[in-house]
Amino acid sequence: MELSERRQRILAAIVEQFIASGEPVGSKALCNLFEMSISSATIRNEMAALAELGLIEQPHTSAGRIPSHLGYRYYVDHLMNCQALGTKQRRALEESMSAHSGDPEQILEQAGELLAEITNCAAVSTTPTDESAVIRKVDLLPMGGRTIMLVLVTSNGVVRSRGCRLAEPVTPELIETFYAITEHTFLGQPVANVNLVLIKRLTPLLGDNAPLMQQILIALSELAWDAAKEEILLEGQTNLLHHREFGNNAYELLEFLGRGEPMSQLLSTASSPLRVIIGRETPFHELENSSLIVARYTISGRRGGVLGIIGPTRIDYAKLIPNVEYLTKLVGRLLGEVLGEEGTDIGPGTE
Amino acid sequence: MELSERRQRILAAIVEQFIASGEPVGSKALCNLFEMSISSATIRNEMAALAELGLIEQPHTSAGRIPSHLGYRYYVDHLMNCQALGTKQRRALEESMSAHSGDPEQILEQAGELLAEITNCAAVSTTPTDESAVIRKVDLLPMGGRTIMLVLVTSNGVVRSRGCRLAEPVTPELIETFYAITEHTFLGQPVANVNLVLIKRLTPLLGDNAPLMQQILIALSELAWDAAKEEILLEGQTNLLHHREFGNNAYELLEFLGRGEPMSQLLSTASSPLRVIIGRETPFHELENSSLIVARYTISGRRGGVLGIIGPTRIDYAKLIPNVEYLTKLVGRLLGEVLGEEGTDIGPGTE
DNA sequence: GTTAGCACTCAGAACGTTTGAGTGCTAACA
DNA sequence: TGTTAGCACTCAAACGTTCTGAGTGCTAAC
Repeated sequence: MELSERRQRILAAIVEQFIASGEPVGSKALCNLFEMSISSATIRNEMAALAELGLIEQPHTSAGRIPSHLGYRYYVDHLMNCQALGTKQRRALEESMSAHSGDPEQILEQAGELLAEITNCAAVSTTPTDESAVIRKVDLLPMGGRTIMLVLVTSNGVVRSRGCRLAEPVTPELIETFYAITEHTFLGQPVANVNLVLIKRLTPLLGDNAPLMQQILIALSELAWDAAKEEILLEGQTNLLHHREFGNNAYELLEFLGRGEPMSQLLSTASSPLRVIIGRETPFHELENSSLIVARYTISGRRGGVLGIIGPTRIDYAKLIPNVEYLTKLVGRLLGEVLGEEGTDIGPGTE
Repeated sequence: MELSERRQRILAAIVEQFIASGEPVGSKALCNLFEMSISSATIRNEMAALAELGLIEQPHTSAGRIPSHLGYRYYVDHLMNCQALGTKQRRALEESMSAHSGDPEQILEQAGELLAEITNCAAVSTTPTDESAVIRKVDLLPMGGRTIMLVLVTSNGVVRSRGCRLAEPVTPELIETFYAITEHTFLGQPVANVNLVLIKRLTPLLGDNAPLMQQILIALSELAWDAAKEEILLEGQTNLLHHREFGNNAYELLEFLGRGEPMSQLLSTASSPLRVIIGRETPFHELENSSLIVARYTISGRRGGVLGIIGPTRIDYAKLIPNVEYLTKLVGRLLGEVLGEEGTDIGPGTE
């Protein structure tokens, strides 16, 4: 869609005014903004044209105009003046993230909280899901009686555990056998490979304790599945209640976010470094009035997860995009520091 | 406070009617309820007396009455007809909890979700904090380069991990020394004991690698602190948006719940098996219009955490209390199964 | 292509009226 | 002394009316 220079200026002004004030923007207000270089009548003509193109809308006859989803899209793609963060702001973000616990999920949580606070939106992030992640460690801890605890650690820093009540008491031999199997079957194995098929194949090797051992291995495979699964972290959902555009429908949105799977689906499509999704561009009607700004972080050059924000369509894209962008890079760096730099040892990443 | 039989019946009727309808209850409505055994004028007289005692209130002159916090309290303490769950309902709860992952936190999460769904309130729970919990296992995993990962497992099923970038590359000797120290100093030690004081005392024993080892041990102590710390899990917060009494102040409440510490403080006082906290009975003005029903679960006779719900003061106490009560017992039992029954081996719990 | 002017529209505020549920009080009654 | 019918009173909420002003679209002149 080609727009004349003047129409672009008018559209940009409408979007920016509306983002700043939340009120529909009238021709007179724009006229003042352009310092009388054109009259309000001319602007009205141009606005009629923009409305024709579907870039702006009128809530009702006697109101000003507001950007449509298409209008926002055009603004984000062509008009927005999006400047990189200043050193001061970058420092501030680094500062806020410097005191982290070292736990990958906690780092993501912290970044989400920070992002939510800065943007006054909800923050969303996903744990790293890297198909090349392998099992680093498996522990079996007898907890007394017939219960054990399994702990699984992956090479990308995911730790999962579960207790498990067995049919019979645990014996030292059982544990020994388990560690033997683990040693030459599971360690170094891609997490996603530890599934029931693999377990089944081991059955002939289990000997005396087969049924009991099988129970444990099934539990382990469930644990591996859990570890491979992407997890969605949400922070600052309550911020969304501030935005009057959600009004009393905030429940629907929050409930949608809490559901997880659709979000997961949506975020998985964010392959490019940064993605802006506006309103109806998603198939989910719950997000009709929302925008997402999400970016994918990489850990030592390898695919990580995503980090971003969800807010009303009326958010300050130009200001928030650089924040999401930088914080995502920062998170990737921190996770790299915490999880080691195997990626660089192995060679350049696949992407 | 002594109330005549009749006043008790009237108060109970007001509370129950109001809980059911959400509308102030008038004398005429009550009159119908009592099937004309007394007239509305008499009821008005009695209501005036109850209002005098502070048990009911009038939103405005020409409205019916609603229970005050004191009124709810009196109802919960003396009038409520709270029946234990039927076998069918108990089965349903057991059913819903039967497919659990075995991870203590996930079990609590699941119970919270269930409770939130049943009650249409927010559910809150805390991880078990048992001072007698000891360290069961510590793992140090080199992650390549100068980074390591520490994993800590406690006897009450809490698992915490963190990555850590060291000043120098890790050597096999370092790891060996670490495990030696762990073996005779940390394992079996109460989690709360692993603090900087203990670390300091170890310094002379560290030999060559003292500075590096110290860095690791400090990280470990932070991890232990994290593991000992009670964690608050919230589920179904969005349910609170359904209750019109919160209206547009839901934000304040949700924000308060998200803050954590005050809740932690409040819940820690719930020592008795079941506690009902109504409106202004807490010091927190954010909870002014909310009620809590919380119960403490025990794991194999030992102190666990709490599980309960948060809703408006206008909730169906008689119906929800048995649910919270039973689900709490169920969670305690499940955690006992998953974490082993050491408690019974050691002897009867301290409480 | 631009602009001034003007009639028109319509949401939202302001104001008054009506309605009805519910009360408190009083006086009569059991 | 406790209970009841009757009645005047109150007041939130619903409804209707009017007013206001921001903003528009259209037209005719520049």
